[in-house]
Amino acid sequence: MSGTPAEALRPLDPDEESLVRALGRVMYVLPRAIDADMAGERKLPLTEYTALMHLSEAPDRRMRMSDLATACHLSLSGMTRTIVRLETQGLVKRVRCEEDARGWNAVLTDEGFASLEASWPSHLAAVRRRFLDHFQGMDLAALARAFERAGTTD
Amino acid sequence: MSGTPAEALRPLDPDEESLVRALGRVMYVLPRAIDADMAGERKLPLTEYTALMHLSEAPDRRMRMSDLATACHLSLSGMTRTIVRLETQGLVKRVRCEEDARGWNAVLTDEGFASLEASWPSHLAAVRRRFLDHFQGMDLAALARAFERAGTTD
DNA sequence: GATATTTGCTTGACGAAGCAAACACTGTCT
DNA sequence: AGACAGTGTTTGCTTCGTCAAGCAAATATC
Repeated sequence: MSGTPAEALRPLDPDEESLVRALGRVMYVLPRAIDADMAGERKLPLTEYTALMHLSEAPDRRMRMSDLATACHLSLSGMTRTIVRLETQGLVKRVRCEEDARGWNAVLTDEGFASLEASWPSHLAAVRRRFLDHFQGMDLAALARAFERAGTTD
Repeated sequence: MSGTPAEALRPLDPDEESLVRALGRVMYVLPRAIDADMAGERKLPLTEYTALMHLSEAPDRRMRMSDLATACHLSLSGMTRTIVRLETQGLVKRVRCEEDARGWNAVLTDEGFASLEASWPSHLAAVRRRFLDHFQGMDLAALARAFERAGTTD
């Protein structure tokens, strides 16, 4: 922290305090729980599922490594490692980028698409039961906007 | 997943979808951001900060390893390693449990308490700016209850 | 056109966390 | 007392992620 303005240091009131204490559940237990629920024959870890999901939605089912890394909230090296794992399973392949030969595109293979299709039901169920179901009746759109900004300082 | 009832498979409506997509920011970027903000001369990583915090609030500033692990959302082995790290810095010490010699208590040292006091301003500021500030005007108590249940299936 | 810098990605070294097996005591049953 | 099931914690190993350094192609500068 460079400057810590006085305002930032106002102590937490009770509701803020409860929220901050509960935050650990979302940051640490939720991802593990979702991941654990995605069991099955050929289990896709959450990180890999997310990568495949983004690829499946991209035009031509391909994305530049750096864009994919951003979408997956991973560092570039973390993304490389994930794609390597997926590549050895045949779920993704890498092809040089036409416009810029420094770049690579990760491309979803048919097999990758099939894995994704096989995984989404358990992923959807996990996300509903372990996350969404607990927010029933709340303003999800507003919540989404807040989540979207979490981690930033705007 | 053992059973995936049809209800759980209802596809996400747009608001649910936005929320789920934004969830990655809370699960992955928020913790790193908070951690990064807690810079300083003798920086405490978020995990270690959390452990010290729980100890400081416990009667006699001590807790059993397993209770501390639960409070910190860590596995038992993860907790052991965290305490070892803190112990080598002199911030915590381990003493055998009186009532049950199988058990150990992690005890906060004065130095540990001092470290915690030195760290909390930047921790508080980080939590406010990167998290709480984005939830202004929302029902924080309700949110806290929802967060508290995240990862569970009740 | 040759050299310097930047950009995109990969690799090496390493830390943090998990699981499962080992270990250390407790308490019970005979 | 002695074996043994049960509990609390640690250890060995693996996996995943980061950072820092490196390589190769692209872009800028002379």
